[in-house]
Amino acid sequence: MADKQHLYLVDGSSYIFRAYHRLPPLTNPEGTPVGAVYGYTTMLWKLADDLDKAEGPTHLAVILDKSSHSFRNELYAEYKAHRPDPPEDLVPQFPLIRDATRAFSLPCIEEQGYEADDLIASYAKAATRKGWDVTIVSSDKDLMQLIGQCAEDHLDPGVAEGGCIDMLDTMKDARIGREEVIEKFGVPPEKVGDVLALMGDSVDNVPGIFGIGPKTASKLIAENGDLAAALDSAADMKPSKLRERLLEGRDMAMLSRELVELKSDIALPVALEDMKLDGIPPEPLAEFLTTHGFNSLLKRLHAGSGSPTRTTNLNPAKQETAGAPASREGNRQAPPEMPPVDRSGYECVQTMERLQAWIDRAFAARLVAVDTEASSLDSIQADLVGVSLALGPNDACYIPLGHGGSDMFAEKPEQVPLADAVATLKPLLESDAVLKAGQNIKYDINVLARHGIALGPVDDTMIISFDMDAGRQADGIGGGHGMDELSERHLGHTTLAFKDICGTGKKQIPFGEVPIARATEYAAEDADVTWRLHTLLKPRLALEGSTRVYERVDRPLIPVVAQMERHGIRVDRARLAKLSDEFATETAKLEGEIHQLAGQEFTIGSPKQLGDILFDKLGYKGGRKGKSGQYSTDQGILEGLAAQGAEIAQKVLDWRQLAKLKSTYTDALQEAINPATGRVHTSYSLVGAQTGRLSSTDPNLQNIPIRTAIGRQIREAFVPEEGNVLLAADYSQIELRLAAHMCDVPTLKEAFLAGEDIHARTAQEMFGTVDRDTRARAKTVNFAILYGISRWGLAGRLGIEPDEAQAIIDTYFQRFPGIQAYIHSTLEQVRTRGYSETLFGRKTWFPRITSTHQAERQGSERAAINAPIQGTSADIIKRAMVRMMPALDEAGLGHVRMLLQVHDELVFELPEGDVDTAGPVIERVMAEAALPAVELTVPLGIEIGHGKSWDAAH
DNA sequence: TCGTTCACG
DNA sequence: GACGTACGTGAACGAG
Repeated sequence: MADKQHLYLVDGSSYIFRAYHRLPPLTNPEGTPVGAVYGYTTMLWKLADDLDKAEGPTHLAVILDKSSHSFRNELYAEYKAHRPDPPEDLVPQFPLIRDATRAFSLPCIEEQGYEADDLIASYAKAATRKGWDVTIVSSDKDLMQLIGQCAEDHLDPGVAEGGCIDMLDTMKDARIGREEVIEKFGVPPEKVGDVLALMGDSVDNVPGIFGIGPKTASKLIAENGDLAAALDSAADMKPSKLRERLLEGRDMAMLSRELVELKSDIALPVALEDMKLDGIPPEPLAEFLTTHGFNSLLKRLHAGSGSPTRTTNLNPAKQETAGAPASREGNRQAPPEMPPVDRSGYECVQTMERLQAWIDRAFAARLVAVDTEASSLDSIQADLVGVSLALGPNDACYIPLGHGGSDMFAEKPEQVPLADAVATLKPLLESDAVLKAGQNIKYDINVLARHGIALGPVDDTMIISFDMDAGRQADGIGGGHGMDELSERHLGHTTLAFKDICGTGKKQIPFGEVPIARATEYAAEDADVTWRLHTLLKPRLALEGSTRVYERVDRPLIPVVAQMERHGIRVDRARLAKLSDEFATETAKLEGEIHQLAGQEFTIGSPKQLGDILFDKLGYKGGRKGKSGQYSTDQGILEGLAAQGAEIAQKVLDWRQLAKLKSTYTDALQEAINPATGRVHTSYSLVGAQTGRLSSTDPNLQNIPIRTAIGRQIREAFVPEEGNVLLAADYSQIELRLAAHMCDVPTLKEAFLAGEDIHARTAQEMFGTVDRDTRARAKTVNFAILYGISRWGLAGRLGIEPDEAQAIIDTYFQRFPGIQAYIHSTLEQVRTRGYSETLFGRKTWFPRITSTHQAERQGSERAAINAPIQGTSADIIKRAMVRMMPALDEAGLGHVRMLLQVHDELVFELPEGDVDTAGPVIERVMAEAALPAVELTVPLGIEIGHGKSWDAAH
């Protein structure tokens, strides 16, 4: 069981008023008053710093009032009507409260039409129903109604004991519980609303009953039980002033009761789980503190001690290097005081006693590097062969578990029995108190999942490297984040290569057949190197400004993606086989016809042979030789020939389409079906695309055909289990929407806000008229913008002259002001800093932007223009993925399975009957995925569909 | 191993 | 005057 969760809800609005009156009128370097902001900042600091304390928060959020108008004004126009305007030098501090909250990377929640109190009530109730404790940081007496224990009959399913709500007044440093409420009001918390209804509240202009103050009110409620009874009791009273007032004021009291009632069933704009407090990225905080001249806090932040930031639980002292700017070219650096890798000291663990000793040490260390060896690169069907652990440089072991066995005559090495080892390792590998560091740890998560181990919490050196250094090596072979490369680059150490241990090709042996002494050298080294890389790279995250994207986006995504891979998706083998047959028949027929037309047999699949036939032998015009000296025969060329009436060109196009579909999809997908699960399990790479997108391999399920009717048949073979459906949810035009927001283009934003067809609107703006042709041209131009435009590229796409294309580009920039400025500033930033950034702080490096080679440089420029947009889109869907299962769980839909991600689409499998409940949850999570970190000025549109196949779900 | 082609967003 | 022209991917295939 996880430790008890404790949610802190900070009533930000009420705090700021009190802070204002208590603190001196400080101003920041720009002269803006910031006294109240300073007070607020120190309070958040203190709260976040209590993370490790017994009563401290595990989750924290700030709740603010959105505006002064709420549903209570509908009930009573006078509500809060007589409030004086806030002091002049407090007004500019309100928005800074949000900045301060964001600087702490904490969620900041406000909702139109509701007051902070209602949101607090809703969150507090929801949390206690889950068994979480709640502390409301406020001193507002209205909130005292909420204090107490969650009643048993209100608990969420599966929760044994309800949570408890109390309040914390940080200014008086006082906890307010049930006793304190009784002391103050003379009644328990649940009766506070009744007392308030009688006495009224002059600050909020809640009327109450004239002439009844707190004393009388609490006495009446205490004696009669509740408000209704207290009002009724007037009838039996002796004639008195009080009796008259009660009888006359009855309606006002009832209205007041409604006004003070807190609304506790508001749909929660941010999921409770997203309030998790686990390490506050220091750099946004440092930036905020610097901006406002909060130097004493800044000093504390840099000193490391007493700061609320915790990137990891190791190496807290490495802060001296914080001032050194990161090297632009890369990060070759002398390894710190770590001894060179020495494989001779690794231990091969062969007994329970030794295994237990390592586990005990790992618990004490609280950080262990883990690596699993298995029988296959496919983690879904790989059998566990061994586990290695590292606790420090050269302090590593290998635990062989599945060695020997294929050769019946060879002696099997002594090993801890697999089941025993698994049972013994499980508590360590699952312990919240021990961080597991791995290189591509998603693989290990999946291998271990087959043995009932839910590995976590985890850190991944590959992803840490990616988040800091994506694109940084211009010669990025293999992405540049593989362990061998990282070891070479950061440790100056060459690791043993897998092929040196197991060989390659036909002579390759399974890892389980490697003698255990040799296996220990290889496997323990991997754990050792991983430990070293983690120690070196993790603290660098903060210095590079990448903690936030790692901690908030990519790291939490690891187990989510691992789970998706394990789910897999069912494909209908018979259907694919039938398609394969049809495609085979058709290609054979086309092949004969093509050979006939060519007058000879040749390999149609060879562009070289095809080019020679078309342009030399048959003499068609339009031949274009590339740098390889070979004719190009790509789609565009062949379509050109077909338009000239070349029958053979059309037939080659048809042949190519069918051959492609057969070899890449219908044949390959059947091969990819896992015999154990009957499903296809792709592997996602979190470091595959420089922009932060995922990529999919073995098989690639992100390029299944959809654009043509014939290709779409393949999607019909992706099916749910009996009784289930597939549900597909897409972000509609997300990149254009993001471009509209990021470039701040008024026309485009309006169009999206109004729900218009964006390409039609573009056509209207550009060409003054909308028809099929202008809309299609506008669509092309819109994409051209996203991809970094050139007159020649656009001319090629639109089939016009470069001059005309340039005219269109000029018009576009003129009609949509903001785009050009975005391009300019993005390139400027990339040229000076070396990297581009998404709205969520993901960096992509472009070392070639300064290349003297023009084509190379221009290529980088186009990529740099696109990266923030494509990358922000990737960040958004990743955030949605992280929040998806908790949100579905919350709605009692934990059995819904998220199967696939295709850049702007998520595919789910669920029982047919749950579509109506799951759809809105999925839609909401996706639509709100940018919040609270980024507030977009355009809505994120979601299109959702379901059906008995992936095709039918669109 | 490289270049070409083409499937996707 | 030559580059070679849209951003990001992965897989299959032919050719050397």
